[in-house]
Amino acid sequence: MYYFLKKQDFNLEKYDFDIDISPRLTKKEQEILNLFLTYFDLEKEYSEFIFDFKVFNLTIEELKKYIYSMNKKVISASIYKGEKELTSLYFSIFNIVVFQENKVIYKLSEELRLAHNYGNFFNRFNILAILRFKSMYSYNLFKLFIKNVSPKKEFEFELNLIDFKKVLNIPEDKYKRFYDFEAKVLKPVLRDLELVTPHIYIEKIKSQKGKGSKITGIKFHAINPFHIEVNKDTNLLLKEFTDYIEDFSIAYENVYSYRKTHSLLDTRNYILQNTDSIFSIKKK
DNA sequence: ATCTGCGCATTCGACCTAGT
DNA sequence: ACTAGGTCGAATGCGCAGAT
Repeated sequence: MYYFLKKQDFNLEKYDFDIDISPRLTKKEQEILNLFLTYFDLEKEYSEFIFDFKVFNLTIEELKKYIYSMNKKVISASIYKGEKELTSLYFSIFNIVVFQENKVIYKLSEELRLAHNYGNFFNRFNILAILRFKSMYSYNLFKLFIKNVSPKKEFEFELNLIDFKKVLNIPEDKYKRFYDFEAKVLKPVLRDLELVTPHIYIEKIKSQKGKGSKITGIKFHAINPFHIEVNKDTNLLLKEFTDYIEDFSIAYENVYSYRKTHSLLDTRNYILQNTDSIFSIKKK
């Protein structure tokens, strides 16, 4: 199985998996790891950066101390099929770190460098991004995203708060107030996910309209850049034809779906020729 | 039609606690 | 002792519904 993870196309849909680093990195260690990942050159066996303690706000002794403590921490991963654990593996972050004059030369462990090759386990679940996550819960939501979402399409899905907690592996009785949940869980998680899945935004689902009503769920939207362009054009056209529009949501939907497969100019011509059917014309 | 009380959301900051 | 995660109190504001 291990060689299978390294070499073949890993099918995310078929397997379940867990990844963890233990003990958890401290905030400072996380910052330093991000530094190493930023300078990490996927193409080369060794990466390097010039150490400037002014820029990093860190002495070389401190850096060494943190690397030492990070080296005692282990990344573990398990692959499951259903309930059955097929493989578990343990590896560390660095293969070697060299301090030489003002340079830091380093080689990340084989498994992290494998993320460069398309299709293998480490690449498919984007281990380099996961290592940058600040919130411990981000990984769980990320897993849900990569298992359910095609990167080509825009998508949305809804989770009620109870299910959402289940996904994140948070006991139901934690974070009873929504604001606490939002501030301590939701916002940090979304900040992390922005690193890997651009253009995510959320909508709060309420039991009724208005401010004084309970939030029951979260709706996730992730949009690809194509959608942003289509959305922009759609709004532009709606503005131009605003006098003819009776129901904006229907108009938006019609224009949007046409613009998805046609150019802005074509869409405009289409509206000019089919104004009646696209918008319900205001009757006098 | 306007007033009033209630429930919940939204805040901020302070406190508590378990693990290094 | 320090950190990060988790909890809580109190102030404030909004919308709804029932009372006036």
